[in-house]
Amino acid sequence: MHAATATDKPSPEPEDERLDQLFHALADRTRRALLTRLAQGDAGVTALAEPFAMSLPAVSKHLRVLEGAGLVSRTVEGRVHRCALETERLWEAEQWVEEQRRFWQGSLDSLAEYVEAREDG
Amino acid sequence: MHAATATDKPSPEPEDERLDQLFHALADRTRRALLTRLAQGDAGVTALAEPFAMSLPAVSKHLRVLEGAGLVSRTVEGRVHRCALETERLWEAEQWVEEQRRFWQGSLDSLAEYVEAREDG
DNA sequence: ACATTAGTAAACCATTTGGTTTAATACAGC
DNA sequence: GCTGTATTAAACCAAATGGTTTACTAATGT
Repeated sequence: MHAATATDKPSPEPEDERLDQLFHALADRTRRALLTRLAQGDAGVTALAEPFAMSLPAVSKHLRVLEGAGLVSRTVEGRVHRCALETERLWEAEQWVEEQRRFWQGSLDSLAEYVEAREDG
Repeated sequence: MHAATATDKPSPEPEDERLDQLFHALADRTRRALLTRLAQGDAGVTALAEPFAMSLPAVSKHLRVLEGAGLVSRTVEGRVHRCALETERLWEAEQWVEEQRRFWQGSLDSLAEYVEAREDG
């Protein structure tokens, strides 16, 4: 029974991986705050860490998570690592959510149509 | 010591808390798949668990996470827990991302204006 | 009444997370 | 070449995560 279908899960689905990373990166207030801060302009790690009540290495780690998710890029200029917001990926998150919403809405519409049709006939 | 003032925890910022939960809930492919499945219609826990290669309690836990994030609601009908998608919260995620994007874009525009102004004067 | 079905609760486990502190590395300024 | 500054690396830790299994509760069907 249940002959190995495509959903048996042979492929790690790189899109899933990316979304996992993306949403995980966004699921921390410190990281979100870092993004908000970066939206006001590029900055080095120390400058970014300044407003937070936590050690520099901690912020450094958060930045690496954001980098891993593709939300932040880094350019080493001398001894300062200039971090910059990378919006492409933020778009991806938005797209996923919007897609879901549309899908959901679509289902509702279909249901409405279905109900309407039944009520008609 | 350290008299426990109300401001000891500056402000738990309930919005941050909600966003933490929300994005965390979305940061797992199983949970995202559950949402996608629910977008096609309400379902009980067992039905929802069926396509996944994991135990029922595991899926049950995932559903509780989604519920905690406000993305899924549950109505107990006899012995089946009918789960339903809750879109309000999905909206919240989308709003946050969009706001960020706008902010970022706004900063870019401001920078452009600033540069322009300086070049003018 | 009894077995079945739907689902949770509880105990457990490995891994990841988010933080720490204490080095280590690399560049800049004197 | 030294000193200080910017940042990562490494080792460590407590708590959370994602999963398991093995009960347990509660509704359904016969």
